[in-house]
Amino acid sequence: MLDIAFIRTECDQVKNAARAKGVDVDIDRLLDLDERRRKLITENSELRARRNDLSRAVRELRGGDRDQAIAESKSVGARVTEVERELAEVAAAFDELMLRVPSIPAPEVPPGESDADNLEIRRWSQPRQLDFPVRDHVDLAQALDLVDFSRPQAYAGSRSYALKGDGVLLEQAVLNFALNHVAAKGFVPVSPPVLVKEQALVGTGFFPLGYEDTYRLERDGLFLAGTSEVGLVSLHRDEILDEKRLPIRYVGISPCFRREAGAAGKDTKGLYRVHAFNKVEQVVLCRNDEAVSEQEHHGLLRNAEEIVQALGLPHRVALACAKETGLGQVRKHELETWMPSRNGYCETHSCSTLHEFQARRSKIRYRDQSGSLRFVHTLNNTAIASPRILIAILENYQNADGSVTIPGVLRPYLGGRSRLEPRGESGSR
RNA sequence: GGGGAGAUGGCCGAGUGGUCGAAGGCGCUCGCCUGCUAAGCGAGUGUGGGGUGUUAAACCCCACCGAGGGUUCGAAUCCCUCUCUCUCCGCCA
Repeated sequence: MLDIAFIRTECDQVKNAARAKGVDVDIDRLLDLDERRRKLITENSELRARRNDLSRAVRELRGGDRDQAIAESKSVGARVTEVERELAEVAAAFDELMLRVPSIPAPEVPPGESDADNLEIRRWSQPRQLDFPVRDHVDLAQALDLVDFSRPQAYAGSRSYALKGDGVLLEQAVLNFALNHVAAKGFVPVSPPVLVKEQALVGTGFFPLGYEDTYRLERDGLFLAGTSEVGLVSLHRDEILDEKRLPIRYVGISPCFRREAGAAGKDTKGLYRVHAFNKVEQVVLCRNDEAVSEQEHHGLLRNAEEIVQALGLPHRVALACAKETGLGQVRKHELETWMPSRNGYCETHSCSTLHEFQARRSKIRYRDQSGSLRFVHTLNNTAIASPRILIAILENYQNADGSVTIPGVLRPYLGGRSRLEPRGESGSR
């Protein structure tokens, strides 16, 4: 959410942002509603002031004067009711529209229509040249007995899977490794609620646009969050923080749930696009200072790169173009990891700066040195998301004999073993 | 799931129809006092919105005592609904 005063004075900037991001929002209508809204508020205040005066008079007057004051107050009261009903309508439309106004992209964000227009920033390492037929992660996982797809899909639907055996150990290993890596930098680990109220999803900017992509538990009026970011940011909703506490840096770990409503038929095979997964997520709340949040952004990005590099996975970092930059995002970098079977770099991490967007919606503020209240800036980035990252690990580390080498940093989590061996072959484990 | 209690400012806590944005205390800020600290004294200390001004400040008004609705000339105070918290019983992990 943006400041309505900003939208008023910089409406061209806002319109441009909406156009560049492909967001459908009628700014002129919003401004019109804003004007009507303020008019009604003013009228309402004046009427109430009058009524307050009359009430005071009623107390002091006697006889006919008193009756007259009561009569007038009654009619003013009736008018108040009328104005308030109208105001409620206008305000509801105004509020609804406000939730759809995008953040202004940072100046460096390139224009563009699709991820093909994202700007590659850097690459790390080279994909291995494999001198044997490349197997995809589904084959590898099945040969190594790490995943069962068919049975879970029968009783849990499409995009379901069950990790088993070393698959579970491998997942726990990457999650643990990433969690420890970020926690070691002072990020406070949090395992937040993933079953949340609508307000948490509105507050973090996922609603209203992401409604269709979110699981809803109708009986209980709750939703399953698609990321722990929802719970982490909401931890401070309605709070006035002490500036000395900033920046607040969290590393969350939680299951994540996504309906993938708009992705029917896309990436249906394997572990790439699933309805439920686990993610270690970094979230930062910092001072309302663009330079500070930019710095935090790059810190988050660096952490993610360190993790992927420690895992030895070739990857690149790209700056998302305007169209790929979400409603609330000011800038977004994607970290894309090499996946041999897809013959490309695929998104495994997403690093976002949101400035005040979430803080305004969630009312997270702090008092600055001059004593005035400011909204914090928020940022987030993946640390690791599984099982998607397992694709990259299995495929990049596969060997000609069907075994998979375990990245060095994960070995301590897997009993010191260096390889995952196909079942039944070369017995060591 | 059933019963009971409660929700007031940063915190504690008064307040049952008007003079209450709200007593008192604690905390915090500033000043005085003090060789330092403590104590003491004095002043200040919520948020949101609208308007005037014009962007620095200042001023005026409106709203907010869990949320929403109702009664009333007027509600923190009365009525209804909801939410949340605590607690006892049951159930489960």
